[in-house]
Amino acid sequence: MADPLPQDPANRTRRSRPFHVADAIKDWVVERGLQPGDRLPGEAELIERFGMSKGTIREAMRLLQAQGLVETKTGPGGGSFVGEVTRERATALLGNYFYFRDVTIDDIYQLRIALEPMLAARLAGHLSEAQLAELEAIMEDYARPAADAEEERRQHVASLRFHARLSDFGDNALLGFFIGFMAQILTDLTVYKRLYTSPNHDLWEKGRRHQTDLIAALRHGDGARAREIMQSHMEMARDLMEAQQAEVLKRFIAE
Amino acid sequence: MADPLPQDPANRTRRSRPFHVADAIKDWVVERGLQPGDRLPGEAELIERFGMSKGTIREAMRLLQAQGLVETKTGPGGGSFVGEVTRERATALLGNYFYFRDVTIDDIYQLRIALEPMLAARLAGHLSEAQLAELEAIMEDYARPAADAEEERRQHVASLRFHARLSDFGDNALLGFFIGFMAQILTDLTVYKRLYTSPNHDLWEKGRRHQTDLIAALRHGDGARAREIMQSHMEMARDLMEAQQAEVLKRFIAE
DNA sequence: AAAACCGATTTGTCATGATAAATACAAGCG
DNA sequence: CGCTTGTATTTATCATGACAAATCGGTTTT
Repeated sequence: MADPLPQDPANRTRRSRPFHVADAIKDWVVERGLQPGDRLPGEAELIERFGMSKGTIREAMRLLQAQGLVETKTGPGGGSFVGEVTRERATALLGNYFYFRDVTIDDIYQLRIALEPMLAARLAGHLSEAQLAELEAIMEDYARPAADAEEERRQHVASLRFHARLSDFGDNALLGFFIGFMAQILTDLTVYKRLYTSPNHDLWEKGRRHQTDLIAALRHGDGARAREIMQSHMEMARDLMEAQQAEVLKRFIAE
Repeated sequence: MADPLPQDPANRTRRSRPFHVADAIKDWVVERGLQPGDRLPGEAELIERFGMSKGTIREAMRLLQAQGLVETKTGPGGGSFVGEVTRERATALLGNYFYFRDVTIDDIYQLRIALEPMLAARLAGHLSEAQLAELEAIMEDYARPAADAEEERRQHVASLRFHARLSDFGDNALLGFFIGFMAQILTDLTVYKRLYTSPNHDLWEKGRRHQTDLIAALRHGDGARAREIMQSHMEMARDLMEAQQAEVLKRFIAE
């Protein structure tokens, strides 16, 4: 009676049971080297293995689901499975962190200016023709100058997809994620305080030429030139955002 | 009785109820501009407001807890509260994403070499004497050369804390997080395949002089010099890690 | 042979109640 | 008077069990 749940003497049993179970399952996945798609024990089995109630086990699974580490399916052949954390989910979860913090457009561009040229230089000469074609296909979405502010916004999102896609092509997962994350913020959480009724034709043309030149440099394996072009492109983008008085919204990124 | 909860006809009720509730609470936080520490409705009230059972509501809260968006406390005055997502939690959640992906030491240093010198340059002349003193205090942990491999490892972790702390001092939250995240990976998930019985005395001295010189440059507001030093420091660190054949482990980052 | 149906299986939801933890506040003690 | 110590109360936490929804495989019907 004195000891309800001794377990470990020096243990911080502070964290509640669902957290404890979630950690145990995480460890289990690491130990056995489970891969995405692999089966996890079913609800009933976990209840027995941990000697806890259904509710507790289910709450533990929800904790893991929120992190994207497990997925569950109903029906025969259903159950819990190891889930690969998607880029989208990781982006949303990291976005939560910045929700209460102030991230400015300037903060983002400081990083983009440092990272994107580096990526471009590294990618030069290492892209397949299919990948280059995909980039060119994205550019079709803004092949014509925007007619109004709404279309300009749409084109801007498309051009961000250009950068997000480019970031996927590299072999540096860390760099790719960081760049993609910033593109996502700019796509989802940015609002322009000053909208021009007539979009800037010069800047559209200049930005587009940057990207065509960039693709050419990437195709010919000219890393130095790719870096140079991307640098100019980023600086121009920053100036444009500044002119439009773009701001980062306080919202959560949807998955 | 016939209609338990029609809600929206064209609604994607695919996602289960706890997810739905979690999203609703997120929206609620955004709409009302709630800040960390602010009260959320208690369990009982949520049960009534959403017309759902206790278990469903609790699972929803677990989803939010896993993201670090809410905290719950028992007792009088307890309940659910908006929680600030801590850097530690965001780091752990993002770490999950990279669990199944290959991140190499080289990937990390490519980024560190690009970002840390930039941070150093920006920080020059903008640090308080207290902040500079804190950095100097951290350096005390490796004021003497390591006697064995174990102590060298400990010193390495301490020197990473130097960089993590430095990243907090900037006003760019994005940059600060990225740098801190990489420091965390190097601290928690790195193992050295080749350990020298006698630690390299020259490198220890060189690294230490880098940091003292860096602090001097920061104090005197010499941004160009700070960048230069940090660049050398990072390149040296990369070479050292390479010589030790450091590798990133497949583990989850503990909170 | 295609479509509709059925039944087994597994998670998802609901309802209720007992238990444990944390706090506020008052009473007791030095 | 200040400090500790109970104790009541509020709240989340844990447990149990029944029922609903989804899904898959095989079977029957058309």
